[in-house]
Amino acid sequence: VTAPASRPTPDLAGGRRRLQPLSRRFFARPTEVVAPELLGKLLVRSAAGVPVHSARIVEVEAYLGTRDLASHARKGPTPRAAIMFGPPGHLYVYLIYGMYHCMNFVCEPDGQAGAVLIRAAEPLVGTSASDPRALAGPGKLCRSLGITLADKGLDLTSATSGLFVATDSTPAPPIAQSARIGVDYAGEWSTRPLRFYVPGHPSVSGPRSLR
DNA sequence: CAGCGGATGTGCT
DNA sequence: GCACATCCGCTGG
Repeated sequence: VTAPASRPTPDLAGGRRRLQPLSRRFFARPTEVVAPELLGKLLVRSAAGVPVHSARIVEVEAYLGTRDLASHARKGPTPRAAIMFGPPGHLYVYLIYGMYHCMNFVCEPDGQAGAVLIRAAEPLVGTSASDPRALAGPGKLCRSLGITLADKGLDLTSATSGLFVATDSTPAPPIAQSARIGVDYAGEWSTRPLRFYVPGHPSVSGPRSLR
């Protein structure tokens, strides 16, 4: 529940190095390339400049832009989705079913739409770090980390803007693919293998058959 | 375990 | 009106 304060300058991975955010260039690439590379990365949530949660990403989905019938960008830069058309490395948040939030990392060069939905993470430090299922699902993830529409647009490449992504020394995890979850309405786009996850990991969401 | 239905607000047709 | 990149609690095997 509370962050450890026993060591002078602990990072949230349990190591000694200070975590550094991924660069904007990392996000400025094709969304389907960025998505699988996010698996195993650390998600660091801070409030008032102080890190309070960290988690390891174990499940993501790529949403490719205007041609992708499952993407919010398919209607063009509407007020809701305009962020997806802007510079990479920012956070796209939307409200789903009136009560949950989902968070995405904007990818592709400025002017081109694309984003990666973060679906699940393994809790490391912070609230509910003892429950491996606490962050298993995009709505639960945002609820546990306190991500809301107020965080829409924040800069993921800044260590002080509330949320960032970092690499640690953990080896790259195995990767599996499947169709994206909950996009049956999207025609042939509903079957494209744009969901990436760490197979067998206890924090992955969805039905058993897709873990 | 699977399969439903309710909660609840925004963005479209 | 209705669909929606969801979750939880309830039901029945």
